[in-house]
Amino acid sequence: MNRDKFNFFQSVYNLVWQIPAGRVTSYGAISKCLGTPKSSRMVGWAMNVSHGIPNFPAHRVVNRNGMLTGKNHFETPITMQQLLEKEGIEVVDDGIVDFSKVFWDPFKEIL
DNA sequence: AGCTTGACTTTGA
DNA sequence: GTCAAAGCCAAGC
Repeated sequence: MNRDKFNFFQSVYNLVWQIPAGRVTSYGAISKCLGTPKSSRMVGWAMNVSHGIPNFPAHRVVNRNGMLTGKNHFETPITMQQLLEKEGIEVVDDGIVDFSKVFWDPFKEIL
């Protein structure tokens, strides 16, 4: 069993699951929380695989700019925005309004 | 087996 | 402040 090292993806999922509704986080924050700030891209890969997970709040994960970069990977390029707006997050021009306010810091929860 | 791409971030100019 | 390039790990071909 390759349980020697925790699966990166598994860690990402575990973290994303802890994101409360109405809040968002960035790929870098997640990877940094996992101890690999340079593997921010892998977080994106994890999201891609997360498509097999039902009710996965992938829309709560955006880039460090607060821009919905992964919206194109959703069922429709507007699904992500609609989901965010549904949770009370305002999105304009594929960007989250008051990103700093809705930003959810994983360290704050895990610590 | 090896090379390319990818939902990012950081640093340099 | 904006633009360009490098780094990173993993999956796909």
